[in-house]
Amino acid sequence: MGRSPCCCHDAGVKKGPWTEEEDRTLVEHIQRHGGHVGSWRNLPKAAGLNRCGKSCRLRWTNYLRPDIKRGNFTDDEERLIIALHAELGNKWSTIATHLNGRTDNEIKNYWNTHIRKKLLRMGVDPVTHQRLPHDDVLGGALAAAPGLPEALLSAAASLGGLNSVLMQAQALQLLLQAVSNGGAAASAGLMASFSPAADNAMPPPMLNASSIVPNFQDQQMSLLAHAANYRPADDYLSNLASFAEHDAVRQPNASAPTAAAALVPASSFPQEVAAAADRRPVQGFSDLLSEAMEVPSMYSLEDEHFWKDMLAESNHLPL
DNA sequence: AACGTGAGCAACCGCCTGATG
DNA sequence: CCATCAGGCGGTTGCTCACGT
Repeated sequence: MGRSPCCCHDAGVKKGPWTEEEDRTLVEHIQRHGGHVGSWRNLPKAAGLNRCGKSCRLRWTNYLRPDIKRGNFTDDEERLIIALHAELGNKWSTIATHLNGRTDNEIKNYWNTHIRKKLLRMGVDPVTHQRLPHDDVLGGALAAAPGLPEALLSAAASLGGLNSVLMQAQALQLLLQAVSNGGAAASAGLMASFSPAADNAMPPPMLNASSIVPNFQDQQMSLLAHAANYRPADDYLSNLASFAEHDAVRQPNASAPTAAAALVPASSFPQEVAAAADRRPVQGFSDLLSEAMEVPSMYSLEDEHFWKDMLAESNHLPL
């Protein structure tokens, strides 16, 4: 015969948020016993609490323990969590042993609400810590971009044939431009959401592309000027998949820091580009993308500096 | 002012492992 | 050795609050 059943399944045991009085009762009880709990199962009865022992243990270890460190995580702590997670995975309790005063629950929550999203925005799989598959990079970036039309997300997904993150990002940028009222001139509304200043409605640019590739901004402007030749047909979105299939260009070695890095705020569109979009005739999607193919491969996860740079850069990102 | 939405986080759920009888 | 359970752990839920419309 084993032990008697746990109290957690007893009827009438209180659940939900702890009151101040319950907290005080638990703390005083543990302090009376010199900080030693003994059996969590017997604790509620001994302390006069109508709680499950498990619930008491959780409340103590995650909230009431005197050595718990409250407040925001520091940059050093964040870096340490990322590094430890890369090595240990979701071993939150093990990770917590490396951060003084932080609980596994707190670290887990911080990971899920902050770090995970930040890595996704950077095109890094938070599970494997590897670069996301190309299709997923946009997905990851866009997952953190609520409010985009479903059709646009589908359109982005259909660009999977473009085998470069940068190309996809460029293409998406142009799609946004094109979808929005049929020309770059009127694209400010959608594209503005890519601006870091737009109330965080969209993910901000991640790595500073301009610092990685000389004249990156010039290349962007050149591309946008080229894009100005394009005006979407009415059935643009519905035909997009076949467009992408027809125009798929493989660049197996092409890579980029992130999708978001290639995005340029609408506010930086030259007015002449916008005006040109309203004048020039429609051209094929392949023409639209041809110049994107010429943007050089810039950055690689295989590059030994990737993580160093990424972590350094992450410190400057808003959450 | 009222309502909707999303982020953050405390707490619960359920599984796993080692301990116990 | 086996059955059973307590404690520990990771995943998930749901509440609260802040913010936008």
